[in-house]
Amino acid sequence: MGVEEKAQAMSPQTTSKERLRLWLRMLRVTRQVEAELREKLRVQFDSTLPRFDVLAALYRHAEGLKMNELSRQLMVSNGNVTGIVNRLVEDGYIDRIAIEGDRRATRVCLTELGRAAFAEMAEAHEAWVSELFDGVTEKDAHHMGELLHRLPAEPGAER
Amino acid sequence: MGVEEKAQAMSPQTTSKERLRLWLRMLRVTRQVEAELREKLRVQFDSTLPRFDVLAALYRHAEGLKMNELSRQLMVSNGNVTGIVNRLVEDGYIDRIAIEGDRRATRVCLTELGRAAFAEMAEAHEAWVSELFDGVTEKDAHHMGELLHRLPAEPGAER
DNA sequence: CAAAAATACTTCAAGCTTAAAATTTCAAGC
DNA sequence: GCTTGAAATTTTAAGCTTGAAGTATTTTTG
Repeated sequence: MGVEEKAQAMSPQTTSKERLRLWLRMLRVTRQVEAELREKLRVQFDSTLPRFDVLAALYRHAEGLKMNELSRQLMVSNGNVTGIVNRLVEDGYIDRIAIEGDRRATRVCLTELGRAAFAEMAEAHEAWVSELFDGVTEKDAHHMGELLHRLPAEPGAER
Repeated sequence: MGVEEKAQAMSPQTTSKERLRLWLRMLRVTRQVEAELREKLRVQFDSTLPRFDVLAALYRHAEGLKMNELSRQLMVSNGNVTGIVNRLVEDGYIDRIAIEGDRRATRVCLTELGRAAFAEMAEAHEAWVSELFDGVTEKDAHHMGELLHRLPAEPGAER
């Protein structure tokens, strides 16, 4: 019945094409999910994905993060973080705090306002994702997580 | 031996958290792969991912595409495509061609130069992806493709 | 300790991205 | 045929993103 009952060994060319197809599919899905999350964040909270990402990172680190660490965690450039942080500071969501003994660096911390705002957004965000991933069972999620381990940027990937 | 031998039913809260974790992991991997591809495209071809995407779409449609269709295929806004196309036209990679009987629309086509340039990039691109997806077997790719079908932006996903 | 290198960060120029407004052209309805 | 509305595209303003250059500070090293 199935198209490929036997696990027939494939040529390297076929493997390569197959992997490319998988990548394009991953990219497509990721973009679509991102687009929907961005839209909801915009409409319901007048916010953006990058801002959400920064707030999320700071929420997980109550003691704050250096610009440096923030940039590494989010996998975006240093200069990029500067801009987003500037705007969040203007809005009163985060503070820049001087670091004792190193005048080059600053620590960035959520304000009370920022913490409260994020908590609200995070709850909605989790619900949105869960809804978008409606067709994904526990088992699927687990299996897919395993597969993702074989790709770059995952702990355990041999790169 | 396994941590979860039994497929124990989980609470909705757990499901939600599990899906969120999966999404974050997907996002992380996708960003990492994109970053590596962008870097290679930049260094080896002095190009960018968006440009590559536009060329790829046009390569698959020798007869050309309307701005409209291009924007839908790439899942980016109309105005966005205008900018990228402008730059590609300046570089002589693509042409804007008037459409018979509708002076609003234009058809965008690869030039010979563009076609040749893309062919070269596409070959390298496929090899890069295959290398990044080194740990992914045929079976994995197939299975993961199935799982992705349950997510938005995939034909077959019930949305 | 002074010079050189490394670190933390910001600024800059260019390009990408979006949503919304504006423009031009076409299609329908009256 | 005029007008109204729809369609295709571009423009605009704001924000995101990068890589590279610039600034300030700290650390290393000769």
